[in-house]
Amino acid sequence: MASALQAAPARRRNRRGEGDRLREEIITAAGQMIGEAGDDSALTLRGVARRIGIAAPSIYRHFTDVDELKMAVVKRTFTEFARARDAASGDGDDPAARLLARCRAYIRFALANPGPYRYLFSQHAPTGDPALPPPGLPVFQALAESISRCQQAGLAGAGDDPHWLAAQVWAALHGLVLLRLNAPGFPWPGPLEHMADQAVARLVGIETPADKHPA
Amino acid sequence: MASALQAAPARRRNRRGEGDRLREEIITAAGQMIGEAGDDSALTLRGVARRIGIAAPSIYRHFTDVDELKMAVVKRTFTEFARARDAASGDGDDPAARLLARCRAYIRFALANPGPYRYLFSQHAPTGDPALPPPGLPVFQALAESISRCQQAGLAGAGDDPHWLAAQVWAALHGLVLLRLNAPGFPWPGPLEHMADQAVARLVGIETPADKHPA
DNA sequence: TGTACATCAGTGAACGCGCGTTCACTGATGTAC
DNA sequence: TGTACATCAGTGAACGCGCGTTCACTGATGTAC
Repeated sequence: MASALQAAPARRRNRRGEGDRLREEIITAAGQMIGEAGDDSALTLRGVARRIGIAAPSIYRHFTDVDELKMAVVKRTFTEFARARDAASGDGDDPAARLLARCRAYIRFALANPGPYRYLFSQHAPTGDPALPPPGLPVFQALAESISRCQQAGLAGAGDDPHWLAAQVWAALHGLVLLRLNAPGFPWPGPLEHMADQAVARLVGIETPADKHPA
Repeated sequence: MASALQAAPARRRNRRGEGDRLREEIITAAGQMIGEAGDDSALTLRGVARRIGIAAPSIYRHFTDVDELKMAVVKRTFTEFARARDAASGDGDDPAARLLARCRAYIRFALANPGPYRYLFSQHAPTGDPALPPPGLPVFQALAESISRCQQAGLAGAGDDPHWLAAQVWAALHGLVLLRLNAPGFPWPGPLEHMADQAVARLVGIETPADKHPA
């Protein structure tokens, strides 16, 4: 609170034609605030302005209102999230290993960015046009494809619809991560990564060493 | 919004010694508001007062501040939630059927009370004393016992710690429910109840007819 | 090369709003005598 | 049975606050001539 008051004082106005730099700064600051609070309840235009050392009305040059700013944050976070998952998917030959790597990357991103993650899939994240594809679709599609490749390689039960399984896996990961984030003091019986590995393996029907946990 | 303005006008003050009635009314109204909004962002003392037709300062006779009111709402909702689950657990002989019934009751409550449910396990639900047992403990314990009975009856794999499995099942149910609530427009590949049945069966290692889904 | 000017980036003051909370109070109701 | 009084349940007006947003503005910077 007090720290928010001593905002960056030394600001030099951007040159002509470079006004979009401030736009990026605003999105970054808003993302940080959502990240620190865990949701958008603490995100205010005045707070964002304070943090980056500008006057509050300056934001209106770049966003028509506070919701447009929130949407920009969500869009950027989804992009970063997708990049993190794709990077971790790797390029090995074993489809099952790649699926597990994807799932671990999902969890790692969520734990490393709890505020943004929570916000992405909350009821508050502005979706823009409701006719557009929902924001979780990339997560879902990539999972389904990864699962499908496991089935084709004979590493997973072939009797199930990959989309059905993708929804199961997504829900399990989401639930595991959210419960951990929201109830860190709970006596969880094991490490999150380990439980996630097991959940994915059992839901999809992969047999892995990770399916056994230390008694 | 407009409807909140025409709050109940005909109120007769409670008799001496019956002041606690207003307390219950306040909790009920606050619960409704959390339920309608899906979280506590719309819960204000003035809004509660408006809704039940009293003056805002009257609330201070019953709660020291807004957080104490939120805690009262959470406490009551948890009580109702536990009652709904226990009632649905039934008294059949088949431990696997009872486990599934419990899980279905969990999901039914969440879908029927999306606002309160979301709030119960959100990061915002006030926990009171952090040294107290966390609020999700009853859910967890009851699940673990139900799973343990399945194992004893030979209906589930006996190699796993029941608490470990309880955490898996809880997370899966939580994830399934939350994704549905927060992304109702998503093209889910199947009905929620069906997916939940399958997830529980696979995670715990029960074989049921529900584990097959219509291709 | 100089200079007038349009444009761009950002500001400071002010608005009305709903909020949590405080304060001194009102008036009905039960009870002691 | 009556009555004074303490208590209880609830009120109305006011406070200071931070918010989103508006408005008219300032002053630097690039550009046309």
